[in-house]
Amino acid sequence: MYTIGQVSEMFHLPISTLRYYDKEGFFPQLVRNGNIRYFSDTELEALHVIECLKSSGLEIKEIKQFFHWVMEGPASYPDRKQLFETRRAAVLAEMARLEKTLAMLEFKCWYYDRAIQDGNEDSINSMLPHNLPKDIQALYDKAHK
Amino acid sequence: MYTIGQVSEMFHLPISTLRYYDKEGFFPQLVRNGNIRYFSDTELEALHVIECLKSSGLEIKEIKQFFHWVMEGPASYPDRKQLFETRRAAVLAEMARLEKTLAMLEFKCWYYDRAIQDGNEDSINSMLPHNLPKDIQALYDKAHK
DNA sequence: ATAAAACCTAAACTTAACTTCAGGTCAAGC
DNA sequence: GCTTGACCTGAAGTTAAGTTTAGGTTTTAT
Repeated sequence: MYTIGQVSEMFHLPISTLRYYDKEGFFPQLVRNGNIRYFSDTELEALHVIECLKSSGLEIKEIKQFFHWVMEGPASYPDRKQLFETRRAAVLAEMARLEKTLAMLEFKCWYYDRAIQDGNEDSINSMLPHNLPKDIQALYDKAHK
Repeated sequence: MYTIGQVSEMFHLPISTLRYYDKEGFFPQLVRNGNIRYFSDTELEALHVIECLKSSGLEIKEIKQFFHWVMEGPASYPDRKQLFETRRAAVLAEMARLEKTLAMLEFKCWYYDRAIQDGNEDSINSMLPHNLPKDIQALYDKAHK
């Protein structure tokens, strides 16, 4: 059993956040002595799941739904599995998006490396296939011609 | 030259967002006829950079700094390069974080797959090295013994 | 000529996920 | 016996990144 201050240190989360999660109903099993909260394995495991789902981009109100399902017992296993499948797909999509962003950032690093060497951007731009923005314009023009 | 409505369609961004970016000073070169905005290559390229930096997790006010540097000319090339390097590192870190999240999500998919087959979680939990939350507790306990 | 469509501004509003505040209880150490 | 530290509550405040509203002008189509 751990107090809120101990859990706060363990998870590097502010105490106020833990209280907020509690108020949102994320620790349905939480035990109190007087009105002091005591966190057990169940709550620590819940925190892992919260962190995981949050990190997958899920909103808090939908995480709430998960804990609602947990309270419903085995009947909700398929719903819970579906949720994790959906989050898995979302994370894969986000990673694909970040790959593209990374490519652009690396291009920009290279670009400014050259610009620093040359003292200007003109020599780079003239040797570049200068149609990066034109791609998108071409698509637009085509659709509206 | 494109109107705000055309750019909105091209980038799938609401018109209100484009006006907001303009108000924030992201289109220092933007030309107006009367008070109607006309977007040229310069602004489309700026939008690409905004999208890229935003997608890298940068806040709008720091993107503003970038455009400030652009207006300062070649003297700020090193600053700009540094910004892109920093964003690159941030994106790599975020991707590493998502890898971990993905692993957890895949574990949970497997877990509920088994739970659905078994009709309960008990048989899974008993065969599991049930020390996932204990890892973190052990660290805490060690530091505070 | 008139109505609809596309543009404009300034200012108020929205939303999520917390965080801060004001005020209070309670056990432990000096 | 008192003060410090760790806990509590409910309510109000914060922040970012837009979005919506209200009211107005200009251009385009019928």
